[in-house]
Amino acid sequence: MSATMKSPKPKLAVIAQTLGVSVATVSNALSGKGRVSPEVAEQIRSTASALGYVPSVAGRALRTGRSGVLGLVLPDIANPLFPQIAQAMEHAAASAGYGVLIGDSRGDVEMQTQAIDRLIERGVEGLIVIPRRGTRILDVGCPVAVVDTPSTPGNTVASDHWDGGRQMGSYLSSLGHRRIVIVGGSPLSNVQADRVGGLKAGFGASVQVDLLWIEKLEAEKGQGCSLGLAEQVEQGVTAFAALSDLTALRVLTELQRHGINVPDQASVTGFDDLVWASVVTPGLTTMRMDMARVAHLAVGALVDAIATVPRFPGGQLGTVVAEQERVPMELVVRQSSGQVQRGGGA
Amino acid sequence: MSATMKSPKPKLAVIAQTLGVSVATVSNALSGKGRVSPEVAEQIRSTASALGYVPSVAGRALRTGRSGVLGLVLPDIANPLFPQIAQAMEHAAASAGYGVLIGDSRGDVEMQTQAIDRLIERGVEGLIVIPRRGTRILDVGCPVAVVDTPSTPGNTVASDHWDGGRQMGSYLSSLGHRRIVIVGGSPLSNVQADRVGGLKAGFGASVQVDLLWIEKLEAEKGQGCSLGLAEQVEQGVTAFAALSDLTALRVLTELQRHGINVPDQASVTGFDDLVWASVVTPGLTTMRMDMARVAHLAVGALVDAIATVPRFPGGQLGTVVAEQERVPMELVVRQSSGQVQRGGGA
DNA sequence: CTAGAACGCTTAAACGATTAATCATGTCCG
DNA sequence: CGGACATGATTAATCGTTTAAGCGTTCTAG
Repeated sequence: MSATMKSPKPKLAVIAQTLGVSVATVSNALSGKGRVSPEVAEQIRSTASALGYVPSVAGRALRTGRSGVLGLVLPDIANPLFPQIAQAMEHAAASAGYGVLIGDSRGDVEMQTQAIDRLIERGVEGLIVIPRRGTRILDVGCPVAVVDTPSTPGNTVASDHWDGGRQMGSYLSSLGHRRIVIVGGSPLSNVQADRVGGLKAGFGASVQVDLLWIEKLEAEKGQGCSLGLAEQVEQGVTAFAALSDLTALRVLTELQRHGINVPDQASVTGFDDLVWASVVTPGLTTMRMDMARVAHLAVGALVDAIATVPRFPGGQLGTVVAEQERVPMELVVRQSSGQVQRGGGA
Repeated sequence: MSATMKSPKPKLAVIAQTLGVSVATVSNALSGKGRVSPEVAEQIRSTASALGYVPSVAGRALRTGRSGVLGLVLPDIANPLFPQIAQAMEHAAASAGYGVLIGDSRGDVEMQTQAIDRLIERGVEGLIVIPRRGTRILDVGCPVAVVDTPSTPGNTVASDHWDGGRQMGSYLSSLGHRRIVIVGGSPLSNVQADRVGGLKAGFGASVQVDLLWIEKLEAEKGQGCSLGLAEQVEQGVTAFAALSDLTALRVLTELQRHGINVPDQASVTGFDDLVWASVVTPGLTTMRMDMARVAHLAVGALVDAIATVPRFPGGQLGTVVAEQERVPMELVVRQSSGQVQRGGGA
């Protein structure tokens, strides 16, 4: 105990002095780079850990020009999807030896630029950007991984929202549903647009499909207005495919509120498998993303780009490409969806 | 255009050379610390911005020993509350000139320690910790702000969960409810325990109150089991006070599923005002936290501590104290709560 | 037998900013 | 007129790490 408290912050020099070698040797031994005899290397390693040596990030960063930090910028941190993303990214980055600095653009395009600038100033080596609707990331001086949806130009890696939609569509179709309403927030979102496309493809030709955009409806009838779903059911609609779990929740509760039994009278499905999908009654059938994989690919692509970029000082800095661009989604069937019931049709 | 592209990465030396002064003067001028004539200072500042000078974080960090980064560690990033917290903290930190590095402990106590270590190694100057249930943060070598609930020992600042409970309790009581069930996840959570205490105090003596802990019930009857709320209503319960919005959602949907009208037959309330609280039907009455203020206080306390700590090299490093420990919560009344109806009692 | 390679380690120069100490000018006042 | 002083700028050391270059010594091969 008393032995360990004499040196407050062990640096390379302390280890070097303790063993009577030079700091360069210590550095080489710990990084395994230069030429150091196995015995000395072992000694250095053991005394380093004995002294509780922790390399100074600042010193290293200054010398190597590498901060070991990635930036994660999100359109809106308040997005319920964010926890999943952040957790997965942090984990993937940590595995690759990187830290994650967060940047919040609060849904504002201008603030997104500011947030990116702040991160750059902090010396991030790469950026993971979940772009604000339709935003295009220009060259910012460091590699950027864009995570949106495969159809977005410049996208690096993302869940395959289109195919997720297709899976959900064919699932609903296979349950016998022939009149389905797709409920979404805004058609401007690339992700939602892709999901719609996939859903329609999955439904097949025999399904009559309508679209309901909440943002548009609320613009007319006011925030939090009724979506008029009960009437839809009366008119023969048997399933509602929401484009997000948040929307699905709204649909589900509005239907229940009107005494419509889910799934007996109408099926409801969502996207994303957010936390509450499993706690509501009935449990929500939804599409789950493999965020861990998306994060792994995004971080991997970024790290690769970081490693190769220094070779081309004036080289093309921009959005990087991953080995795999689209990650499959997985259908999670719970109780909110079921076979279409007899006599439900018009 | 052509003039700005000759110097790839402007450092102090470049500015110094351009104006024929020393780097020290440039540094002094930009930081406003040393003695520099107003004219020269102005020149320096203008050419600095003209050249697009950005101070090297690494260089500064190495010299000053200050990284300008705070660490945010959470018990579980997947917690739906996280977006609010992260957003508020990032904003508060950015205002104070700090960046925020995230650390996820994935609900595991051991990983919490690892996450903290990683952040320390990255040179964070201070930590904001939302502790895992009952975890005690030992001295970690830098100031720590603990955000949990005022009753937690070592807590720095937090929403006043007890008083939030009290407000909600007296609100429900004022609506005429006399038989109320409190529904929570686990009594081990300090936050939930405080909310329970406050609720009971707010109800007053005339209310008959029961507690329902979901974790305990699920341990017996299995994950996602029914909470048996419909029977409670039959037996005369007129209100359910959930200890979080997630739980409230579960309660609300289970009641609706059983054909119970909310709020006519039973009122449901939650805590936290999460995103979905406003989109469900009926809209959820809940208590909103002032996360921006909590974050502001936490970051402020941390920054103060960072500024004063160097004075006491061996001084007391531990959880810091804020100027205000408890931040009031605000009652948000929506449609899920209402006057108790006649004939609802036993 | 000796030129050169291989080895193991040390020297020393960066990286970019901060800051104490120092130095060169004037200015002011006795 | 000369010494003290304030002012404005410079010099040089320093933070901790990495890494190219250098330098003896030993080993190998022609």
